[in-house]
Amino acid sequence: MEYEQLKLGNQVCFPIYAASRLITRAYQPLLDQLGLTYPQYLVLLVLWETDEVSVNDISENLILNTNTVTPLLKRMETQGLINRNRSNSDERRVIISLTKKGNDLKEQAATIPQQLLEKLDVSELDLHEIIDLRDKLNRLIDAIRN
Amino acid sequence: MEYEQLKLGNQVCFPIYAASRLITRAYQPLLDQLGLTYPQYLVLLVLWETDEVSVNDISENLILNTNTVTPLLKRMETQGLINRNRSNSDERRVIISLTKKGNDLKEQAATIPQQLLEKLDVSELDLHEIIDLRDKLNRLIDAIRN
DNA sequence: GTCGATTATATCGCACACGATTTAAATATA
DNA sequence: TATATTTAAATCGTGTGCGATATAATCGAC
Repeated sequence: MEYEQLKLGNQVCFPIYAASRLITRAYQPLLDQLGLTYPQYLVLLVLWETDEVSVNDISENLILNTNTVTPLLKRMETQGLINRNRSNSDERRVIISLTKKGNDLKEQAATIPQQLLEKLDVSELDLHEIIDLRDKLNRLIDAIRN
Repeated sequence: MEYEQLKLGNQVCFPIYAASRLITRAYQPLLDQLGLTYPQYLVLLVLWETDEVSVNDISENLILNTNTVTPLLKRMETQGLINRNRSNSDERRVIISLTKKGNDLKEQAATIPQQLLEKLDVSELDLHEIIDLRDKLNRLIDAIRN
């Protein structure tokens, strides 16, 4: 029996899964120069926008579980990128803040998005399609999260 | 200094990464009923289309490295879903074939795509947007792979 | 025909990613 | 105010995912 809905080429999930890994691979050589992995880079993006947030804030922003974020943050602490401190007002919370090293990386990271687009050879014309793609995905994400 | 290009909301990569994980999470309860993980399900999709392919064929179809696929296939062999046999014509190649159990799962899996759409509450109208999304992503994937 | 290059797969080490569970602190409610 | 509930992080176990490297078979150039 042949099922059209089971063909790899008809899946929506698979292109998202594959694109995600391909883009992460494309980022890696650029991030290597800063000594970062892609999830670590995402954590820094959050902190560069708002310093001193809780573990929970980070896991919600990145849509990751705390059992993924906790060890990720511990590795970043070991690397001297962030500090982890218990909140005084609520002893359950751990507040993440940037070290000087973590903050200084921002300048170097600023060129990464442009470098990535060049690497992927995205022209001005394609950029509209990319942005449309981003917005469609964000609507999909909102829909899934309810 | 504030950099617009470093804001999480302006990233293209992040929605793809987040959507990928959210969709995998949505699949998991459905796949649990078949005792499969999402990558294992993808391997079966390939084999249900074409039985008896090499490790390399699978890794190219799924855009995964062989060092990811080899242990994945070993676990599937342990579960009795597939067989792994050296090719006679080329002793370097390992040919993957479905067992009866692996083949029989196809019937049960046939309802999964529809169940997922219902779970994500995708209406007929949204379906066009989803398909457009799929096609855009596939063009992006082709562009990245050159 | 032989030896260096290429190809197919496997091994190793490390970093996610997540479901299930645990621990401790804060909050709600009787 | 004592206790049940909720909330915030952490811990545990398993399964990817990938860069670097190894191994063995095949191919290619001479």
